[in-house]
Amino acid sequence: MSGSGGSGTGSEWRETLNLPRTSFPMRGNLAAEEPRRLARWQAEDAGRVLAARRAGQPRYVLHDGPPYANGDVHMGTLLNKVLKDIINRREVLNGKDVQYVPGWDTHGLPIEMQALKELGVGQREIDPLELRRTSARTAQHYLTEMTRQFQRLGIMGDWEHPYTTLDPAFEAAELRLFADIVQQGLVYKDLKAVHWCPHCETALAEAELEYREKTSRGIWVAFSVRPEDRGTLPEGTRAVIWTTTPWTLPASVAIAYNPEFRYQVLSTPEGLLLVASALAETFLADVGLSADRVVQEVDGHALAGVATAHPYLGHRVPLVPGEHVTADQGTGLVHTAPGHGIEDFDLGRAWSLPIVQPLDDRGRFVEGTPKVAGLGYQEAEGAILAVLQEAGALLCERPLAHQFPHCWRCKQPVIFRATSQWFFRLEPVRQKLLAAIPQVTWTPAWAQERMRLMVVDRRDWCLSRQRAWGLPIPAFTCQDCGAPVMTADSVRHVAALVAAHGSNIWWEWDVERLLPDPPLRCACGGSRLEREWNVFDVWFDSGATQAAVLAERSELTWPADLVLEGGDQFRGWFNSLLTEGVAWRGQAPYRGVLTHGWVLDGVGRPMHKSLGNVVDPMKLVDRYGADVMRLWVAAGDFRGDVRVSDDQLARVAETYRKLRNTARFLVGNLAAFDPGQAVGLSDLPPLEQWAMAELADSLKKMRRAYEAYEFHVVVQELTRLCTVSLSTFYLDVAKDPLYTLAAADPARRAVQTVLWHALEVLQAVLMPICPFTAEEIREHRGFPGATWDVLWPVLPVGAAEQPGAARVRALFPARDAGLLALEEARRAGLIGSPGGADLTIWVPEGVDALSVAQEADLLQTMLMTATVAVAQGTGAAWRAQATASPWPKCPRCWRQVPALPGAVCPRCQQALLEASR
RNA sequence: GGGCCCAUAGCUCAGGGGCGAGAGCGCUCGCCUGAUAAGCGAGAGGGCGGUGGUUCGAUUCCACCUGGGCCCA
Repeated sequence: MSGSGGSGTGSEWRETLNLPRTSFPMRGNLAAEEPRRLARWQAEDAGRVLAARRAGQPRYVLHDGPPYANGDVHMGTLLNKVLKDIINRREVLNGKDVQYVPGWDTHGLPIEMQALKELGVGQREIDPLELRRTSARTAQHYLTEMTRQFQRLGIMGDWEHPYTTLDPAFEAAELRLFADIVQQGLVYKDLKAVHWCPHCETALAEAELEYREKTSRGIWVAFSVRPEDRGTLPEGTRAVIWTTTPWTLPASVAIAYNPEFRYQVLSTPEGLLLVASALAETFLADVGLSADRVVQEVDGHALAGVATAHPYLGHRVPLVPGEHVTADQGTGLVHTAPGHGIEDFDLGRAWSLPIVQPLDDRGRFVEGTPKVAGLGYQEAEGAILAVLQEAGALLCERPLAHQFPHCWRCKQPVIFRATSQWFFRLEPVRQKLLAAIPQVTWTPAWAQERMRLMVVDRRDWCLSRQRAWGLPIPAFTCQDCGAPVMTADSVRHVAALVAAHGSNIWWEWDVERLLPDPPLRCACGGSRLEREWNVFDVWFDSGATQAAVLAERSELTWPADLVLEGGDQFRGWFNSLLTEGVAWRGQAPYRGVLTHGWVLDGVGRPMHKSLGNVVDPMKLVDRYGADVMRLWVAAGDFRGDVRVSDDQLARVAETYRKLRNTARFLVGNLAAFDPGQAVGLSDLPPLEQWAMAELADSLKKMRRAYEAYEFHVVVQELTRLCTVSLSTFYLDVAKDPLYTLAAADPARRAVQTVLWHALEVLQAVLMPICPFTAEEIREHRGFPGATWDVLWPVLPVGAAEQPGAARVRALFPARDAGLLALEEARRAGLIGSPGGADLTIWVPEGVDALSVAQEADLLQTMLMTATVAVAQGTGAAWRAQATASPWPKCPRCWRQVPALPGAVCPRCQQALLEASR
């Protein structure tokens, strides 16, 4: 930074000026400087210092939603954590005792898969305990990585003591919460059709599904109506079903029809076929048949009691009414396998149909399944089609591309499978959930309705997963009758053991040591119990944070003031927190919910590895600095989706530089200023009163924007203040008095008073968004004090209402006309800078020229010209003309004023005189 | 396919039933050289996604559509 000294022209008067002095560098060099500042904060233990200073103040708790500890920070995480930090720091400005405990989701499939990948083995080839240890290490590894990355972003929080779902204390608290829920009778075990991933060998929650394009075999199959169960249908009629999952046919036990539809018996080359009337035409076209006539048309209700025979297994397959049968596609007759579909399962329940479920965990047909035993469900399709063909039941096969659920981890298509699972019964708490929702402040407001809809149609929650990496559901099975055995007390007993020894004991210990005393007994009287091997859905872990973190930690509060996550969490964390919080304590564990959208690429696409458009936030931090990235976060309207692109970041970096340079100019011109030298509001000249009014107005807008979480409005307003009000106008005008007047001249002190308040505003408003830069400003001002311990600035009372402000505002039309005239003269080569121009301004008709003429000096200051003359003009517009000023230029202040050539102007003489005293 | 959300200049955003639709940045041209990898001035860029409707009048209200996003099926 040295060596720039000799570049000036070496004017002898330069030394007598009060030019800005500052060590504040123009360029931030953020990539190098921010880590240094960070290290200092850590060394000074800034967080603790701040907490100590705020002790006793109202507390503010933003409850951190746990990110998954299975990778590096991505743009979405950056957006989320920076928004949280901006809110926390804003509360610091409000004087609150802000407590932020970051957390991690450490259990679950993604981490387990990562661990398996690291070990290079499959799930079946490894001891669960070893897998658990590796998973824990994996989680710990990413947790450490992510902590470093979050800290680099300047996120403040208790990074020494984050919460993690694998912490035994957390696990124990979660189990105690679970015990309370068990005690309320909300937990049951039942057979249920669930999404099942045969590859990962586990049940999947809805949140773990991805809908992707898949090509399936669509087949039309004719089921012969049994003569003895044909109702009014003609002899020999066959009911036609359409399905895209031929492998479910071995489990077919019914055909659903819609009683509201009408159905036709068509006479075709394939014989008499029964389909819905509305779909008959498309059906014939699809399978390439023609019908010579409609033999019969019946009301859907008339199909009651009709039954068919399974095309190759031969068993009775009755027709049952189902409202879910639609007329969009197919035949209006839906083959039903309760073991393999959620709606099918429900229908099966309603009609007491058998639940046939011939697939094992890996998706293979079990021994004894006719024709397909031992085959994987996909490879079995060929065999099934062949058998159908042979039986003459296969009318047509045609591939169909459609959206189909896939496992979020292995990306394989999932199947539906009836399995025995643990459930959280929603019905008893649904009304309480719905009542709790309006008690929460939702931002944006539509979020409330979205949450309500989510709760209204939510089904019972499948809590169990057949995996190793998770918190065990501490249930036992009776060895005598096979019934599940679990009581609130038995859960609490395990909770106590887990608190002391960690959840690995579920795998390590003999079952006897896990059982409570007095011993647990099955309802059948049996006392021989074995443990089960289910772990909790990770969403249950995350919903337990309110109990295991908010309620357990003394520095936090239950409910939290705010939770803030992406919109995907309506079904995720917002939901699990609400459900468990309401079940546990009858109310929502948060007072407010704020949501943000997704980070998309420059053209609005989500970031996908396959698209190659994923950007690494930490690389951007290395390039632009954390404060620029934080400014990017703040500058976007996060209520919708936000985009990132190089162009955008270049714009943001530009904005950052403007803010930084404005701060630098202010700091430099306040080098020797003490607030004690400030000039009182009413003693300020008009321009300074105007500037104070601008500050007050701007500050009010920014405060409101902060309160509404509209940070992009804060950034816009702050930028507008710095560019439009300050840099372009006021600061430019202020240079003359700042540089050329005597240091203690009241007019100069008046300017500094404004600059001082402006800097207070800039520094404070910037702090939540760009904390590194705000801190840098403090350092270069030479301020002592605890890091971050800044409060929202307070301007002198009445700053917005001083009379000078209106006087200045009234002159802006004249200024605009003057600027145009100056530009014209400049283009004509008459002048260079405005200081070399004499300006005449003509006042429009209807405006009193005399009163404007009285402001000629003020106008001259505002336009920085040599002189301003005011005259009455004609027409409705302000007009002006600039000419080259004949006055000599003062060698010190460069103003062209009446003075002896070659000598400094009288004002400068006065300033020099005062300086020499 | 369903629910919810978004759509204003190249970028990020204001605005609001009617003065020729605004700001910052970027861009073009020019000035300054005592904020200098800075500062100042002036320009050129939008019929406010589309189509209907309500209204004397809509970018602003309503409906539908299109495109995009999230969540579900």
